Amino acid sequence: MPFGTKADESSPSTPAPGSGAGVGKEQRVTKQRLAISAALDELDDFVSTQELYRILQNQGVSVSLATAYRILQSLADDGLVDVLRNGEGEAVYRRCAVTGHHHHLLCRSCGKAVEVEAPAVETWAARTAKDHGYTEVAHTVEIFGLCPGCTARKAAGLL
Amino acid sequence: MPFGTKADESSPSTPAPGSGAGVGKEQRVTKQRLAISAALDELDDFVSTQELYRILQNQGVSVSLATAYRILQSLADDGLVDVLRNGEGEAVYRRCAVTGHHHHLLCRSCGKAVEVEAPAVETWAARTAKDHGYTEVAHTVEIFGLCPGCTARKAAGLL
DNA sequence: TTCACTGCAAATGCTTTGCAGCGCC
DNA sequence: GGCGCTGCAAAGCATTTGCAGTGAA
Repeated sequence: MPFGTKADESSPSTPAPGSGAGVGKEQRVTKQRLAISAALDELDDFVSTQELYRILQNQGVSVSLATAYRILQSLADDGLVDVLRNGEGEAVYRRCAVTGHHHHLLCRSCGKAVEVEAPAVETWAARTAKDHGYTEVAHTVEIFGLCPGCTARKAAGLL
Repeated sequence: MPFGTKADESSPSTPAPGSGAGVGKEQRVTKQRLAISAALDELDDFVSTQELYRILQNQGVSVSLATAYRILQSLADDGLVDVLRNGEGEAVYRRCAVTGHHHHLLCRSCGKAVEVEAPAVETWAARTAKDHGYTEVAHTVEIFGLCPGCTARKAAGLL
């Protein structure tokens, strides 16, 4: 099974926390989980697990690296944060303001991200897949570039 | 170049053997390089370095894993093969029939790939980036799904 | 009290690199 | 014959996992 296994980004059914009617996997509210969640709230950009770990350390919050991996993965599984792979294949996380299906415009220099919607792309993807007989389609669309700030910085020779 | 170039700060300290003028990096035609190139020619789908390494071994071709990594990277740098990251963040390679900029439609079950062009997406990406003041834009667009064959197989309960 | 969560450290698995010998030009 | 290319093995890294102690419910 080559790839794509979890290339899907659709998460139509939120586990509905609270009323443990379904899955039943309850999460305990711990200091570490809150710390990571809070850190993500303050961050506007995507961060890798390693980066988040360092950030927490600088804040004086003590969280084990392994735990950071576990919590981030857990949050991602629950759809509480967005995950995507940067150019190096590292998993990066971010709490997104926009809910539902959307894509990103990332600065390759500073990591700044902007959420964008792409209705035209959605239809194109669906149509293309259909034309080729593909079903159960999912897709990834990410745009990389230099944000206004970094563009200016580069023009000024500071980059 | 389908991907966001090298997002990292490259390696400015490259010793640049010889004169820094022009490309200068000549490639020697070796048995291993030919073997890998040939293997890629026969493959219709994306393969990771590890997979290609195993394929070569099964064919009785002896190529070191480290060499496979080096050659694949070299081919990718020269634009002779396409590189992209699968859902797991692994780098996967493929010799593409279509030259120039294009995207892929991949089967998440068997790995079968189809090249597709997306003029509408190109313009959308360029326009979106411009609207947000981003420059030097690159983008990734990949579609994952079940190819006709796998769809049928699944419908027949064989998957 | 109970059991999920943590931390620590060892383990994994992919990828890169140092170095000496080999083979293409 | 020179120098890039290979192979081998060790090194490097990010990420995962086993296990026992800790703390939330």
